Amino acid sequence: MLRFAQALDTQLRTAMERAFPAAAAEAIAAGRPLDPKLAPASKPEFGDFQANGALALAKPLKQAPRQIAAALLAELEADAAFGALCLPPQIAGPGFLNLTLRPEVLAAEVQGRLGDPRLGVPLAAASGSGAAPVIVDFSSPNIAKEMHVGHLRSTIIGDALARVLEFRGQPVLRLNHVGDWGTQFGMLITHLKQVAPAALDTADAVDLGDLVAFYRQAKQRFDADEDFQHTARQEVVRLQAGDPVSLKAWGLLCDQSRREFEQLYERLDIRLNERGESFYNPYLEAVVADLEAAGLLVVDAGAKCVFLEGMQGKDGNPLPLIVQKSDGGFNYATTDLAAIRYRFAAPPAGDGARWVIYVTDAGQANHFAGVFQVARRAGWIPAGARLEHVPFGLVQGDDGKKLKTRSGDTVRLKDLLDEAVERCEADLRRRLAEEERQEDEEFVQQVATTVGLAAVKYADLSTNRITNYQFSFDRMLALQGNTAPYLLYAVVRIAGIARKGGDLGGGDRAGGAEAAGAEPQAAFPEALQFSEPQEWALVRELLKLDTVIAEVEQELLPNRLCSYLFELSQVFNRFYDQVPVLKAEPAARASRLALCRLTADTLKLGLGLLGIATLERM
RNA sequence: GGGGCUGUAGCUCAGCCGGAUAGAGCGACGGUUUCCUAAACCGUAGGUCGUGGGUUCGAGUCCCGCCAGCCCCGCCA
Repeated sequence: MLRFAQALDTQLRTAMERAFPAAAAEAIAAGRPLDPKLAPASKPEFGDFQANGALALAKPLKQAPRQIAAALLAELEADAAFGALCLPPQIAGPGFLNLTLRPEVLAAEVQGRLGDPRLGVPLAAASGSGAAPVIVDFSSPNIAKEMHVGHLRSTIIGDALARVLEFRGQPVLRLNHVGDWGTQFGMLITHLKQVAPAALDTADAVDLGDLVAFYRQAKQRFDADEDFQHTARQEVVRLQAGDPVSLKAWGLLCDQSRREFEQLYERLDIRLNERGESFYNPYLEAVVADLEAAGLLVVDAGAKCVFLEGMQGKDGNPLPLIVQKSDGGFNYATTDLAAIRYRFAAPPAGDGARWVIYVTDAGQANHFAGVFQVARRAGWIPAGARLEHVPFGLVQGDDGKKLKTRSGDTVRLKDLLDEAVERCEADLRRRLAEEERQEDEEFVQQVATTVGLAAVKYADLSTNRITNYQFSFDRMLALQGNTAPYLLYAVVRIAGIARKGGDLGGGDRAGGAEAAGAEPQAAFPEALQFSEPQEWALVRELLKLDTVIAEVEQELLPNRLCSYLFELSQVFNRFYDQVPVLKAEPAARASRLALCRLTADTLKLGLGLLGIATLERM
């Protein structure tokens, strides 16, 4: 639909210039050319697009909006290119111009997508391996802690955004900025020296669960005991200065956590390059030196700070960003600054990125605003580069508060995934028993795992990321409504048609786009023919894919893709319910099979971009 | 005190560049199965878009005030 929208926009602009040359010239001179305000039709009965520009022109032109719309309409009807694309437009309401694409144009577009592994989605302008990379910084758990539900959103949203950008052909660098440096390590190492020294020089001397417990104890001591606090801070300074004993202990702790993280990433099918805070340690001094040279640094109460413009702390004092603590240690702001500096720096001294995206919780909005401001003032952000924080809200329990276990602990990510899969398995077994279906154990496990993980991911991705979202197994695993099982079921229904003899053209393309070398065309007629309203509704929904992907990329909102896939599934289920495919007359059957094929491909592609796998049967 | 986010149906949430009568899903109520997986489909009821102003031909959407909730604000990340 993007192509059509662009063509129509151009045609409408031309029509406006022809109909109202004086006003158009004046508008161009003023730097604000007349805008036809082309938008998708707000309701299906209005056609495919609507142009709202006539209403805005009424006042300057001192004419009735419908009269203006009529003048535009006359110009459009004189335009052969427009006539080839659209049926005669309608003037409606106060002065809307409703545009409907010609059926044969829509059918040809569907035809084209059947042979297109990208399903009509173009590559981005800045695509290809030569282009400067886009960095997506996401997940970022802390070493010596387990991943919990708080990491879920960053991990899943970041992965989905990375997948969309990659599909558009952008070179993406997925970075896991793990918390492997800083005060927490001072605390932990200091505590371990006293209670479990073996953990500091022998691999796997204690298991991760114990480590987490030690971490908790260390944190308690740090908060309560001033002497401990002091010792821990000294330990951090030693580590950051490269003390070999500290470094070895640190390395062992990291390895242990890393193995745990990797299991979860594998389970969630997430690819990520670890580049933790420690990576930037060698650049911290240079950050401070740069800031000093730029004249931004101020020493306040012994700490080196940059005072932020337009932000103030309590009591109305200017708000500082501390880059070097009074004890000489660096903190997370320094590390984040070093990361930005490195990421935008030209290779080989840096990543040479043109766009850096941080997927972290909304609570860090102030922090990033401050860090970004300092980075800009330091001159580290090249002209035209994008640097943005992609915030998301909290995961809450049914009570509207931060999600906790019954005993009040944070929910471990592993436990959460296990429970989702277990619930799916129980539900599936109950269903099999009810329907007296016989399936082997492998089938049950495969379906339960796929549906369970899909449900968790989809529930998270399907709400607008900025709002807090209420976590509920019951809702996400519900088989009806805007849930993963509903979408997966639509794919399964199409697979069922194929099993029962419907030729969907070539092998299964599901795995995605790569496998599409196989020539699918054979099964489908030269010109697709549709007659039923359910068919046209499906055609129109299918053709929206490119528009939706462009929107997700622009707004960085995966929920837009979820809404689309849900609507597509609804439209398909209506079609499936009301229009026979296999039992249709040969001509209609072939065209309907083509719709089924494109629907399956679209759903699989879209779900794939969300990091969700599909099934043939469930 | 300063800043950020949120407030839309009983519940959970969408709502794009300001456009026509504010949309889904769940739940409630009522229907549909000799037919491609009913994990589906169809229908009914349900709204002062927190609130008061403003801008506009037109405001859930933009601006200002207020109310409520959550989050952040000097050496944790």
